[in-house]
Amino acid sequence: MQIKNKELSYLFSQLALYFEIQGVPFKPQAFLKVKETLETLKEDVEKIYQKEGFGGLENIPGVGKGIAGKIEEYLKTGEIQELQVYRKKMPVNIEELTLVEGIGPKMIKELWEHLKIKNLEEFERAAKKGKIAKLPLFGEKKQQNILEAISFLKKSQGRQLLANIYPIAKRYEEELKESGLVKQAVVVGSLRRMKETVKDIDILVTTKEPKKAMDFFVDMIPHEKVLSKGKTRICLQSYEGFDVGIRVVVQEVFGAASWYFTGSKEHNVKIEALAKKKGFTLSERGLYKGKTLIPCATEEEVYKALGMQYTEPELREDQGEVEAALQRNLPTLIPYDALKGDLQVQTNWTDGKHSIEEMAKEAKKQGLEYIVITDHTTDLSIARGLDEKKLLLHAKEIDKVQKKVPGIKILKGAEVNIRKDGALDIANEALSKLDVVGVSVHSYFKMSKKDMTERIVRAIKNPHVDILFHPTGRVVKKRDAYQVDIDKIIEVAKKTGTVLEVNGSSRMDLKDVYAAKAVQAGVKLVIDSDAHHKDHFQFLKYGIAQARRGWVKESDVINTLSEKQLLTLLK
DNA sequence: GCCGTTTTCGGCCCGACTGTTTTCAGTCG
Repeated sequence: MQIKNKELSYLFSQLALYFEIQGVPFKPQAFLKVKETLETLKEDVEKIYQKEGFGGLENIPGVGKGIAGKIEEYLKTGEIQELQVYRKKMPVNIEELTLVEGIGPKMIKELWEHLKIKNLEEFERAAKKGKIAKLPLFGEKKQQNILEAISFLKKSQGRQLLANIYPIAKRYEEELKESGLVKQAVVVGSLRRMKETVKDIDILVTTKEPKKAMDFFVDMIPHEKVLSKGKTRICLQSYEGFDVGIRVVVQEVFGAASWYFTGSKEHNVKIEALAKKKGFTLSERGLYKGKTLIPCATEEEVYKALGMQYTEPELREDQGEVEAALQRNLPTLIPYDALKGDLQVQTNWTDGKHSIEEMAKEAKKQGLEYIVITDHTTDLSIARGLDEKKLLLHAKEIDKVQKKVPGIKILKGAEVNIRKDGALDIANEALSKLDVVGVSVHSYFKMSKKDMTERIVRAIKNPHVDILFHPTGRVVKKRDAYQVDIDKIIEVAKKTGTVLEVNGSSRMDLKDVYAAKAVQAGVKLVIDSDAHHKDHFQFLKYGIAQARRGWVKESDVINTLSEKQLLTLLK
């Protein structure tokens, strides 16, 4: 892991914020750009500096003399003096405060100067006392919105997005297996259930050499400190700020233990009661009949012993899965390799990072058979959205790229903006020329439930519209869904043959329970990545996970079909 | 602060929404 890259990108994001607070133009963007570059940079900056010196640093895109100097300073001294000065002058947890929707640098400055507010807790306390409303830039309504935003934020505080932590956890799991020191290793907990946010990484292993395996584990994980240490369990606080633990059990109870630590608590309570009824006791210590241990090396054996179907981790939420498993009535969930295409992909024609060609090549490399390029449309001016004329050019470019990149079908689409009144920002004639039309809401989030529902209904009734993208507008850990009557949307989607999206990026929209509702009503889904970058195709996995948590089967999802079948199915 | 080039400095994604003002600043996408 490139710790220096990560730390530097954090320091530059802080510098950006301090400059923004002072109202310095353009410098913040420069720092933010470097922050992003460092986050995705494959090489270690320290190695670049050792090998190529100062000039090597300057060759990194977005790095000039100024920033190269700061990187050098950090590598030599472990800090950036300029940032230290700012931190001393204004010791405020800016990142935390900017997470509050509607709060930016200027307001954070006011909070510090008038009330010496340093963090979220002090902010909330002041807002509750009504002190915020009296400040310049603020008012009664703002204060109310702030309280709501903080309460939303607290709900997911301390939890990480699955996409941020899953690859790390899987790597640890792999490295443990490859070490030769453990027989089995599996990540358990909400991570295994693929919940959209997770708190920590918990790995369960069997081994003949517990001490060696645990020492290896401690060496492997870059950590701040050891939180607890016993003979069969160690918990570390990782460098990234979450807990990582390992737990050693014997082979005979591995099935029961991995079941137990995978949870959810609600699922476990129900299963334990069921086991008791059948004369067993089941816990992390194993499955027992009386005092006799019934060896279960796998979870399959545990479920089997209880006379029920094996239940996939994604289903273990006590949402009816126990009853269904007893009746051998569980659905066959959509497999993780079932998707043949990605139906939402942005490029540098609008707010994506890469060209159509680069995205197509990467999708092909990922094994996809087709992608739909869905750049934004005109109303989304921040993304330089396409109008009818540019859409034509866009289509021509796709034809051109198609010739250069054989072996993957590149379809023409758009993410069309739904206006306040439900009208679309692209004329029907232009829409009729596209292979796939998706629509979505990007403005006026705070409408009444009735108005928002009518708005979306009008949009999906348009005969050219195939997909409703991110139907509820939520962004995990960032923003709650807007007010909308999801049952009504599902009903109209069913009537009009509109497909609903399960978005695999941090939107995770539809969420699991709504995906379940849609499928029950006979509405088809699409699972896509909403890729804005080559690396984002991996988000498909998290979209599938969300769908699996919603009991979704392969036949419910249209991009499990071939391109030809897909196109005949769409409007 | 970086980039690109016109090698010395101008341009950098920018319009809409919200809540505050009472004509606009701050934030967001």
